[in-house]
Amino acid sequence: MPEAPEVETVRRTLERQLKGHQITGVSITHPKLADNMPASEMEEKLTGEHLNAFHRLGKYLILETDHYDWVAHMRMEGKFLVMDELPEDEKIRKHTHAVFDLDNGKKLCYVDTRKFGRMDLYDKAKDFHALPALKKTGLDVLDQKLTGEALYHRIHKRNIPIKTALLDQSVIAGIGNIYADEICFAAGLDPRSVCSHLDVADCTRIVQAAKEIIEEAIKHKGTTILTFSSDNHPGEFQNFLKVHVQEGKPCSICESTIERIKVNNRSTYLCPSCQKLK
DNA sequence: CCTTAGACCTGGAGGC
DNA sequence: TGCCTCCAGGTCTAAG
Repeated sequence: MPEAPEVETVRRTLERQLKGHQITGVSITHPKLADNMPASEMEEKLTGEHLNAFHRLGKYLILETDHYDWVAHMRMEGKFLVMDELPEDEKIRKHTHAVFDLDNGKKLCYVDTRKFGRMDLYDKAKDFHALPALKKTGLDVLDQKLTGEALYHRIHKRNIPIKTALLDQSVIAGIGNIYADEICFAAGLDPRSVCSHLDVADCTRIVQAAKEIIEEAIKHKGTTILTFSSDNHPGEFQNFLKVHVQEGKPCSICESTIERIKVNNRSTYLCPSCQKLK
């Protein structure tokens, strides 16, 4: 589910709800959730920690506590919910895999239907890119150091589709299947265009489109197609999608019918006339 | 270097 | 209702 705009929306929500609060108790009930240590060790280490700062790098959420960098990836379905009481709804309760008691009596619940999400706990690092879970993570899509030149440098020798490169978190961090389609459309490029055929101008258009689209999506609190929500509020950017999940609808620019294809086995939407294959 | 299939998981939607 | 297949905002691995 969450790409950069959704993770950023969650980050802002949690910062507002939790900043400065102390974790007074932890219960992790899905052992695999704790990725880099036994769940019991993560429970012990997080107990007593204060939630001091809330960061995001790509699709990773990084909660900075007194002694640790607590890294979470929600993958497809993970959600953080701040609740007064444990979830009453049986469906939510069933998929609640961790509960963090807070000093104000509230509970931070991690809910994840598909159990894909993971959490890592590390001693504090000066640079988040140095954390093992984030070692392979490239520049965040909103990082000022990400320029057209920088993207060109990273991909110009590669013979993979541009959409595949955009989904590669070591190339740019934070773009997923929804925004990759929207970025290719905005840049006027067929998502199957081969990276080595693109020039600096193409890369500059891609980076510019990426930053604009991601920032706009953040303003609309992310995109909800199936299940994304932050604090039980869905996003609204699905109302502004130009190609993703728009199969059969007319292109907003040329009225051609939006098509759905597969790129690297993932559903991909494009306007066959506005987006040129290079 | 690149592609593909399969794993990891669960549930919703649609066909019959 | 039920059963079956396909699909899903992600990422990792093995194999060719």
